[in-house]
Amino acid sequence: MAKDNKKMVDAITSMDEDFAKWYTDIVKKAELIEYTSVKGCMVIRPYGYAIWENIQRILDGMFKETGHENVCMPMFIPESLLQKEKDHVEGFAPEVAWVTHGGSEKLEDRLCVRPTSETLFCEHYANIVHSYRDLPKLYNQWVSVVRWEKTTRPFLRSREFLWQEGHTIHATAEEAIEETERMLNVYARFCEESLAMPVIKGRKTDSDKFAGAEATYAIEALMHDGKALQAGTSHYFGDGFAKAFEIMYTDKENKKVYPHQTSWGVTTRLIGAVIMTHGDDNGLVLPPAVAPIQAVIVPIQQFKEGVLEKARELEATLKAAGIRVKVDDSDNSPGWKFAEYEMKGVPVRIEVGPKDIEQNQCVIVTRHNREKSFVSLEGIEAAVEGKLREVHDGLYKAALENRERRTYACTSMDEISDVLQKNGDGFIKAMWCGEEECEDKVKEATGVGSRCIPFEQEKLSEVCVCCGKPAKCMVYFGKAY
RNA sequence: CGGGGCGUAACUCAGUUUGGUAGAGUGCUUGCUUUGGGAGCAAGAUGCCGCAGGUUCAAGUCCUGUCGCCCCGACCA
Repeated sequence: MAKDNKKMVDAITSMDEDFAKWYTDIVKKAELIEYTSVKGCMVIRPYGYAIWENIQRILDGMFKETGHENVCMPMFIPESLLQKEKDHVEGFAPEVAWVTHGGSEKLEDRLCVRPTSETLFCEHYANIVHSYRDLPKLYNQWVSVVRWEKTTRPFLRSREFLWQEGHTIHATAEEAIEETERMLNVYARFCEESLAMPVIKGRKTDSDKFAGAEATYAIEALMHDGKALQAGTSHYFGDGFAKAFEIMYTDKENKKVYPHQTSWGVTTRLIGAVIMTHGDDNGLVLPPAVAPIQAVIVPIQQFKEGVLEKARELEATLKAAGIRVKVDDSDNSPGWKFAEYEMKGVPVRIEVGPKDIEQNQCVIVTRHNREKSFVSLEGIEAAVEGKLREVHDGLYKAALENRERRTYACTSMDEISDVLQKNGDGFIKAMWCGEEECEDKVKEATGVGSRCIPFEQEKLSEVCVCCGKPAKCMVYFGKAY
């Protein structure tokens, strides 16, 4: 056993030794991605894409439940259109890719490959919104976008990435603000219920706002190594974009007024979040709700009569109960299969061998804690469902514990530095006066930047951690991915 | 974009200092034996040495450029 354990550790770099290398080992060895010859553009392989499809399916259902419709905008934005909102173009221009030629013809107005689609939605809304009766429009699209990033990492920062972007337009500011909050809550609920990942909901500081937004809200998660990851954002635009793009409607009093807008998105980065929240030294650990395979059946001595048949029978039973299940009947050894599916993060493994069949039972092993139990084949569906819940709950609990353990309340700059020095990275809770200067100073002196102003406020002290002037709010600081 | 490391078989890498027939382990294929934690033996297949130029009788090895990957910063979802 000890020897075999060592072998598996050899296959992946230990996360304590080198977290970054551990991460890239996982994405390659669990067959989530493959690099291509274009920097920052990766092949999302079937196993990785299946995770995304599950994320899409669940989220899309939540969007539809909250009244949203899917649309699809073009991939290209003419430069003149991108220019219309000043802050927006300033924020995105440095990282857009340009199409300058069509065939051999040079384009008069070059085209930007969308880095985000606010401008396209605005152009469209200007065309279709005329009356208060046309509002609201609750649109979403599932597409890929391109941002010419300088340094890239699979899922966490790639030049092309998959996402969904919701773009809504409302008659009143109140309605739009409500929408912004609603979708942030949808994201938080999804992360907790489907990804088993606790998140902090809050507002971004002004320096961290989306280009062109009046307010940006985000959910922040803490990864296993103590670094923060923004897992989703929701923006309130006010009527700024409407003014820039001349979107107006006639209200009930027959007055021409500007509507109010929002946008919100999550990306394939969520897959990176799942890897870094739940993974361990044996590989990926997937939350059952999004795992492409929820239970893998490994037949033992499968050449013996009745073993494969029993495995298939079990597969059919579980499939009928709606569980995503696979029998591995390849001629690899059982030990190989155990290690393989642990690497791939399959939440539940079921072993069936001659000894089990004699006793009408099987062995179930849960991935997150590798606990083994003997379970009767009678009513196996309920048992497996129970184990999947157990994995989900276990993952959520461990992730929450990790976050709590790595969250520190600090009341002075020195304390922040000391805590980070002593315990490594994590969330720092500290009071803030609201001045950008102090935000910058904290980052410069301690290395942690502001992550968000959480909705759940605490009063750690009366004064700003940096300048000592009266504090306005508590901020989460942290190193970010 | 700055600093550092690296591109040789599917993977991990040796060979580059000192130019001279392309290597190892793992994996892959076939057969037999195995099967409750990455099995054993035997036989076999696999290379634009990242790409483009240059130097040379001769380049994986030297020179120039370029593309990509990893790490640390700055920026971002």
